[in-house]
Amino acid sequence: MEEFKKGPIFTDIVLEVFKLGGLFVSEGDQMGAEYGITSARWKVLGALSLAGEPQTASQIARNMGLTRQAVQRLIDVMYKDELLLFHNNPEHKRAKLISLSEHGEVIYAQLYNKQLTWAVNRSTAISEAELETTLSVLKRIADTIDR
Amino acid sequence: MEEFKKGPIFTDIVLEVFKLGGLFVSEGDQMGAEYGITSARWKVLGALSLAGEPQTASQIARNMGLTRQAVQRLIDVMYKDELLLFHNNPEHKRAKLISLSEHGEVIYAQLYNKQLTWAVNRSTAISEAELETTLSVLKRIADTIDR
DNA sequence: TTATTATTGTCAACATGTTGTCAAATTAAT
DNA sequence: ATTAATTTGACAACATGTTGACAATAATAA
Repeated sequence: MEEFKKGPIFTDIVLEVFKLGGLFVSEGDQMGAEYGITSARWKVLGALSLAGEPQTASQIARNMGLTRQAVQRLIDVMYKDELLLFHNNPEHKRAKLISLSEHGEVIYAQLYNKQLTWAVNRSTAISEAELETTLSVLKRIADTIDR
Repeated sequence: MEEFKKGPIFTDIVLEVFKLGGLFVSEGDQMGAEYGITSARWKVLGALSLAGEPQTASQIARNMGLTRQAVQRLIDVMYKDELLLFHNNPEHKRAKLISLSEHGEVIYAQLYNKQLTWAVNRSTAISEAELETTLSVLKRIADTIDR
């Protein structure tokens, strides 16, 4: 009955997500600049840290919602920058396992703290309940789309 | 006191916004494909339609939260595709005014309907109140960042 | 076991976004 | 009115994402 009212709100959320995405990338780039890290590379560090064990490029890509080609390119430059380590994968001859180097671990830890402070500051004007609702809604939307 | 609990939720929202942004771009590309329109070009059509009167590239960029260079490139290809019209700007010798062509208007109207149906379908599992809260929170976050 | 299917790395082409730089045009200050 | 600052378009270099195609590897079916 009232379904037609939700469409336009949903549309506005889509536009806001686009705009916020750009802003977050920009903020992340600024926060990472002092460590020579961009938002994209930060995400790779985060994916590896979260996983807790070495991952293949394809696994990282799936967890991040990106293509393996995009992730592979990031990994190659991050390896050159000595943020990552490569390991032979006994399960697969070609698919190397990737982990954080010590340098990568240190940088990620510093970024994590910096980001947490940033996140707390950004959320002062918003209640915890509102944040929970927002996160829940965004996740449900992503689930209905999923590819 | 409880501020520290909000940081991690906020962080998760950031990650979810990144993932959703990618999914929305992909969905938009699919919806626009039959009209030869990508998500990026769609946004330009939307900005012009919303404005209601001819805009300069810089104005469109500001409304979309992008750089004028990014928008300019989109405009150039969209002009070649006859989606847009250029007009002399009595206020500025170099900054041409841009509007939708008839073809652009027609395509945008068709996309609008298609997108509305899509939005309604995507939001069936979510209450109107939740959508309102989400939109409000995202907007407030964007406001605290704004550049 | 063998044939088929799916996953992976790699390479290439392209789309879309950024920053930086420059000169022209406009606006604001003095 | 002249000067200084801002805005704009244009061009270039680069970062980050996509899709498509190919061969090598691994997993599944027959």
